[in-house]
Amino acid sequence: MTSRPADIPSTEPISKSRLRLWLKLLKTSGSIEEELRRRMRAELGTTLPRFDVMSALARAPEGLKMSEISRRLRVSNGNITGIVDKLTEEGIALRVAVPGDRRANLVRLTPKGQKIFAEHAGRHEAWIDEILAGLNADDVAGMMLRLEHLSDTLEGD
Amino acid sequence: MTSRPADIPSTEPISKSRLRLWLKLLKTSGSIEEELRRRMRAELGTTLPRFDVMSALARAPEGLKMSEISRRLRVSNGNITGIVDKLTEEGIALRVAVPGDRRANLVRLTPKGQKIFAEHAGRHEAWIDEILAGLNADDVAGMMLRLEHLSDTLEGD
DNA sequence: CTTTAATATTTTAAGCTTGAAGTAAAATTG
DNA sequence: CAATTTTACTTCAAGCTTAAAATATTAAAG
Repeated sequence: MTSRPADIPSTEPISKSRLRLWLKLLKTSGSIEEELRRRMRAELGTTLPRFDVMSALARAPEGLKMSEISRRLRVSNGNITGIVDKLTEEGIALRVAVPGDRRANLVRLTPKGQKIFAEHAGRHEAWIDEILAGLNADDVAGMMLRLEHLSDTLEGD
Repeated sequence: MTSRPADIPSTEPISKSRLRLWLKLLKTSGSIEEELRRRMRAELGTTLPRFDVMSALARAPEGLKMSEISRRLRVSNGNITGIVDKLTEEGIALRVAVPGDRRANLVRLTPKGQKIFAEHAGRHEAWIDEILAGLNADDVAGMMLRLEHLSDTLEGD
């Protein structure tokens, strides 16, 4: 594994290589995300953050506390408040009181929300399959191994 | 390259593998970005978008048109207007008229902006080096190859 | 108990982001 | 050369995002 584009000197310091890797990672990830965001809006009339919240709720039929949603999605608390407010107004989610703790709420998908999410999730998976169609099973496995290694080196991830 | 975590069946359809890969890519990239954003704010009192614009300008001493900045950074036109407004107010960037085309402006870093960017860029590279310290030269090269392959399969990127 | 600390969430202010609509200037067409 | 289209940019409305401050409640300490 010593091949490299002709314009990158082998004597490049490792810090430059790491920087180059990060910029590539950011660009690649951003391209895919941009395409997903575009389709979410155009074809489903929703946004990635909403989809992410619904996705988290769909995996927890018993409901999730607000703080648990923000922890899982790695976004701030206040952020989730606004998104759940909207989903609630639309009858997609609802807040259920937690017996014995009047501070907290459990957020759940309504039946309507479950139905909508199932549709959206199917479309989402099909889009990813389409966008990543150029990667075969070996490509996917190889990339996944690299990412797991990288992710392991990011402490506390 | 057939190893895989024990909880993922080898019979998983490729679409599921691709979805899993995307989620991993998104999470990894997001973790790094989050850490960078945090340090930008805490240690430099700036933001990633501002840094990105300054970075684009730093590479083009002769200046860039607004539309060229937004094209390179893959963000909307209106977005760049606001960021360049701020940089201009702060004396970091300036708009220069384009002779013969009164619609367009060339945006440049001021000497002050160049100085600030040089400092920020040094810190930024050091942070990446630190965050990715767990990857040696071979890791970086291998990951880069995978990313280039992936990026090649995303048409028009 | 009652003061203090921790937890759960919401509100707020500031800034980023987009897509669409608006303005102005330049290029093209007939 | 007048009408139309394209290009460059800004403004706008709506929504996402964060960190910090504010509320409310529960738990812990003395």
